[in-house]
Amino acid sequence: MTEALTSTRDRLVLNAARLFQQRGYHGVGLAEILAESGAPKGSLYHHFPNGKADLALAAADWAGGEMQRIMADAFEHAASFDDGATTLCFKLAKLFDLSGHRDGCPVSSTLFEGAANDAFRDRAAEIFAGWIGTVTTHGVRFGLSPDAAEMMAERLFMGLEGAWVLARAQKTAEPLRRLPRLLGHMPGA
Amino acid sequence: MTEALTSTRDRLVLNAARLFQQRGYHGVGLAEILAESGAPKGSLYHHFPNGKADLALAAADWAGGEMQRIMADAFEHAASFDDGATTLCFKLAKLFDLSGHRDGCPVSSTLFEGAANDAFRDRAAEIFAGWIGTVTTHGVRFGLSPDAAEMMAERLFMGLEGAWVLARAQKTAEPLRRLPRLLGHMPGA
DNA sequence: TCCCCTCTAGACCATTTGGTCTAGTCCTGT
DNA sequence: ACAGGACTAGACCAAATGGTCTAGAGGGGA
Repeated sequence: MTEALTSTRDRLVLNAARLFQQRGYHGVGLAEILAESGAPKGSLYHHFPNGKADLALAAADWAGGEMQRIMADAFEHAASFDDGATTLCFKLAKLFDLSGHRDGCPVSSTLFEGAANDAFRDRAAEIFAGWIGTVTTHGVRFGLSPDAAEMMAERLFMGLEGAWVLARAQKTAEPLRRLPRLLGHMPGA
Repeated sequence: MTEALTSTRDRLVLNAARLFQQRGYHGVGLAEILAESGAPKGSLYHHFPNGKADLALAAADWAGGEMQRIMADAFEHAASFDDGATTLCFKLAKLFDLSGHRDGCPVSSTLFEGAANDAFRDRAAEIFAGWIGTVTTHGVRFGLSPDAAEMMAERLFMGLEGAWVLARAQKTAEPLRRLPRLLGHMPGA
């Protein structure tokens, strides 16, 4: 599919991230990732000596970074914390619509299946901490105390992950759109 | 493992529910479920003609019912909606501790991996609706308007699912214990 | 006793899984 | 020109996957 505009490594990471997000770590075989990336096995094991596990970590890192950028962007241009949170929810709802109402949280989809795989969960915790940290920073910027900002950030994170779960089950982004109101971030309407 | 105190069918459902909850639908092979249940393949395909998919639906149904009972129980003996919500979060935190900080939401772990499997997601939506409906009913019982009760129930659901995700990543039940305060269900402390 | 139906038992199968390995291409520095 | 590393290419492999099929155990009713 995706052709040589990007490096082989990047294509592998990108496609892996997308597929894992849709169907989970064990739900996608290397064969499919390789085919979509137009890469042979040799390339995979050259760039990722530990194979699928390495690739999943890289994919989660990449997707986690993208998400963090989306979060930062939503709050960057906001007039208040409530405004930023609302914008973020609506942005993610839009993305969920564009994905055909299929994709889950890229990190939990990718990293929550490896049996007793501590490395995966540790990495997930790191990525989540990055997200929550970003939102916390903006909370402080908007005048919240560090503690209050962290609480608000964590609450928003939990709400988003939960709304995402419900959205996948119901095949509609409405739960994500309802979230700002449920959390009191949308006084009006 | 689990021996003949229960019927073969029940043992299959129970073990499947447990294993899927830990490692997801694709993360567990039939061989393991069969071994843990002490049952041969023939029995599986006798009780579940469509094999793994049927078993997963039955497992999700069973686990969903258990969860609904836990929810009903938490609110049944509560003095207020806030009290019920707090009790529920603490109960689930306790269960998460007992699981060795491994298990995710039984329904999303089991039913969110089947490629474009609409049947799985529809079933998940039904089970989630049951949970939210149960909490909504209790909200009304505590004097909330039907609309307000449903909002509170949905908000609690999202919070729980999200807290569960964070709890898995951090390998601690603390996010679940923090949730009542984050949602304003715990005025004191 | 004999039949029938439910359920157990597990051998067997094609396919797919993640992973290894050898060969070869291509580009870069000297 | 040529040496050497980075990368591509895909044949190959053992193990595991979900699923099918035949055989038979066990028990209740006629």
